[in-house]
Amino acid sequence: MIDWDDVRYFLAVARGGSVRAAAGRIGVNHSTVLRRIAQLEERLGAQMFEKLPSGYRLTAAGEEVLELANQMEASSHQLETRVFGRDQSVRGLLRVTLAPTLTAHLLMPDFADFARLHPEIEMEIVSSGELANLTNREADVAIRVVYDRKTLPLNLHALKGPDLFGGVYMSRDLLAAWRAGAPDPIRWIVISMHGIPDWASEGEVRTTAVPFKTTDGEAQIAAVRQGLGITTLSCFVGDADPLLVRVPGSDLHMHGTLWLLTQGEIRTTKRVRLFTEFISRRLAAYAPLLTGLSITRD
Amino acid sequence: MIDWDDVRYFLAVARGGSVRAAAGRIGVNHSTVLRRIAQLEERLGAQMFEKLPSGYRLTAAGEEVLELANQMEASSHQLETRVFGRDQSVRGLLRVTLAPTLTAHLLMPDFADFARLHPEIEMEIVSSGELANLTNREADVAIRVVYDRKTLPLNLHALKGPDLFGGVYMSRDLLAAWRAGAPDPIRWIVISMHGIPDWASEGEVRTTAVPFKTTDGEAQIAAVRQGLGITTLSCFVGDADPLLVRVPGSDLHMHGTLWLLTQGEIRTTKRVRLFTEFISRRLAAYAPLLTGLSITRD
DNA sequence: CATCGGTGGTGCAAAATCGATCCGGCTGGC
DNA sequence: GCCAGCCGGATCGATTTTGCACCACCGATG
Repeated sequence: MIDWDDVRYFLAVARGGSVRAAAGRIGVNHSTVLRRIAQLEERLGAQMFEKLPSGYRLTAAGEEVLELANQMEASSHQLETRVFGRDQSVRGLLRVTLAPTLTAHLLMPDFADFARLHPEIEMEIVSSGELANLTNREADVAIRVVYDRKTLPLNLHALKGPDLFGGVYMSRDLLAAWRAGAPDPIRWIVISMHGIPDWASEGEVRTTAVPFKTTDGEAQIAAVRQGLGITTLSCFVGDADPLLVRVPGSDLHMHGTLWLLTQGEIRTTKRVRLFTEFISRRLAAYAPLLTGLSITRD
Repeated sequence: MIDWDDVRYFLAVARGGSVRAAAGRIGVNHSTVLRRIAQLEERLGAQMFEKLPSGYRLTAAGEEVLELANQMEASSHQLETRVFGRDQSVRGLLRVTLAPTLTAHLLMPDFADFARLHPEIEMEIVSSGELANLTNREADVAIRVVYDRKTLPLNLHALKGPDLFGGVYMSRDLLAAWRAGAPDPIRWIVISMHGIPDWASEGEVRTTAVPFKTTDGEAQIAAVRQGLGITTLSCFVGDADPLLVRVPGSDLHMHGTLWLLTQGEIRTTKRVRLFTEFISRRLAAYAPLLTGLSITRD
């Protein structure tokens, strides 16, 4: 009889492409993965991978096994989801995933309020760059900005929130200096992988052709606060920052709509219901800030 | 993350009804099962079993989990089946399941011939009382006696063999003694759990009302050879035994039809094809013996 | 009422597994 | 052309898991 847990290692290697990558995902030493794969292949009596110097690649047999291994994983996830969905106690873990910017510049105070309100709920904010997969139980609730509602995952329950607008911002000091006849050039501050959005205009100010690139949203904000130039920001970031003002003559642009996503069986959990009700009220209160109506255009 | 192999232990306990029964099935110490179930419950954060003095019984949560655990098992079995089905080498394991009587009194010489013909095939004859489940990969080939072809499992591939007839037998010596005016009473020899089949008649001989019961087919044959009385036997047993004769005036009765069963993906294996072709030829040659036509009625 | 076969549970020693580390080989970028 | 960063593989000591023996308990049975 094969060890079912070995199939989990098999999946990790098949996806990671190498033993070491798989070990990183699972969180074990790579030699463990090596041994478990060898054990699985021995018990099945067939090679699942070609052992190349560049990594492990699936053989034809491995490709066929992959399909069933995915089925096992799906059943395992459903199993966990079903057990978790029965959990009606208030104490326990609640994992929320959302974009880092939303966490840092808008919702962290609300998360703190919620945590104070329910001290027995253990909270985990999964706020990395990638989208966490609710079906895989990487998180219980997701707060997402969705541009086209047709792109919402069909298997998830979605609760609509306010629309999200963005604008073009610069530092208050830089605007004053520019009005006084700026000595320094004004540059576009962009995130490398994104570039300048097509909707953004410079408004009344003039920028040099030489952009200033950052890899990270926080670095971008820090740069614009330093008066390096102008950049596009969500209104809830730019309008809430006393050091920043909208670039005169620039327009707002709708980024998308906020959605609260939960998964079927997990949604029935008391913790999840408490959180979604709490945070959707807070989001509704933030609607003017999010849509850019909190301040009057100057 | 849960250990997927723990789900296998969960299934064994759910089916066995107790930790010790599950340990017996899996082939480990019962304390191991105890610890793995405790680990699973801890990681899931829910009780799967009520710990009664009489054993482990599923909780409501456990019932819900059982369904998904079965799915995982089904995927695991399909996975093994698919890998095994790719195996086109002649060397390796071949497991055959069939009724003990068929093994001992008819086919063992043929199995021996096959093993001599293919010395690199490791053979295993699974000839316990219960039907082995091909879908669970407990065996690769099954030889079954089927009374109604509608009862054949639909998911298996079935190859029809000869019909199987039975009759009423007694020892040659007893018949002679009875014809000479028997001093001893002639008894019905029956297997306890079966009783006297409704189709069987005593023929010309007279039996006492007191039956002789055995638990086991081999004991039944030994008893009739000892001249204890008359009994129903398959023709291939009774006709092939020089010590036995059919009871004068008794009739034959069709027991059913022999079928060679294999499972879809496993059927494509070279070993399985070699075996089914070999054994179906032998079965065809045995047709007169199996249908009771090998000897003329006296 | 004692016994016997079944249950779950618990220390402790042995065995199997795992993690850290080192090694050789490959590859791509400077 | 060299070096850094991957890769798989092997080794060895530490850690975890397992098996074994035992216990208490419960129910049926003689």
